[in-house]
Amino acid sequence: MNELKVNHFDLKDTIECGQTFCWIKEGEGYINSDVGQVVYVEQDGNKLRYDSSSGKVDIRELFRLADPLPEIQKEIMIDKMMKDSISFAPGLRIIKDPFFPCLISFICSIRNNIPSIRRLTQSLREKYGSIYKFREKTYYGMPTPKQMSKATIRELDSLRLGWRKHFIKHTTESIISGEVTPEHLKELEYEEAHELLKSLHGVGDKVADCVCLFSLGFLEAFPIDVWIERVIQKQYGIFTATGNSYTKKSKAAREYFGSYAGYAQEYLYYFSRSTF
DNA sequence: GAGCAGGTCCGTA
DNA sequence: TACGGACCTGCT
Repeated sequence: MNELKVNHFDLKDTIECGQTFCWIKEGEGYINSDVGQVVYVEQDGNKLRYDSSSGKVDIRELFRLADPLPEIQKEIMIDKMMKDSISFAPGLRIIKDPFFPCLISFICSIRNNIPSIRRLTQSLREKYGSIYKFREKTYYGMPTPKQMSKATIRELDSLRLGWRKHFIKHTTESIISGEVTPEHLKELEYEEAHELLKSLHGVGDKVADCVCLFSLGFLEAFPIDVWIERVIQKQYGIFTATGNSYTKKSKAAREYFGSYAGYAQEYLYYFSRSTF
């Protein structure tokens, strides 16, 4: 296995804080089969050991190891709640997941619980994705848009996607048509990328923000789900003082925490879900 | 069996 | 621009 020395990084917190459905626990480490091959990573202190099924893998990119974490934390640590949240998981970094798998998995997450989301994404992998052999075992990757486009509504229904089947079908068609591409999105400003993502059927404010943050690298994105909503209602009345719409609250969060609001969101999210 | 879970869409005002 | 109801499915 390859080795990589790391600082200010905790693999477990980064993967298990709830920001990714691409990494799955296996043995001492985690597997990701959604990056065009299979990648395995485990952590031993300040060392990451990793391996992959075929090509080279850029571990530094996947876990955003170049992000200046101490500086980021210093910048967002502007109140006690945030200080406690960072202390809870100081090695948590924002993930960088591949675009389409990230998009599809967060559509699966709409009004759904984590075990169900994992089940749905795994069903999609096994039914439509690429097959890989790695260490004598078989793995399935999340389908590409082209692979996903072969799915019929009837088939998706049999996977128990419920009404999300229409979202996945329509969104896949839009991606295939080239209306929305990750390359283009990355060239845009955050607000523009967020708006463009919302043009996809089934992608609203929250899912668009998750894709912006966890795949496209817009670190100012501040996804607001029910958990974060509870936190900002209870701890940060300031966010709702100017209005109750998603847009206003998320904008208030960016103004309050700054350009690393996404990191603030994830620390708050993980801390509040694990504690309360 | 009613209620809810990591939202979004659509109709209405 | 904002609000409220409906919505698959699985679990409690």
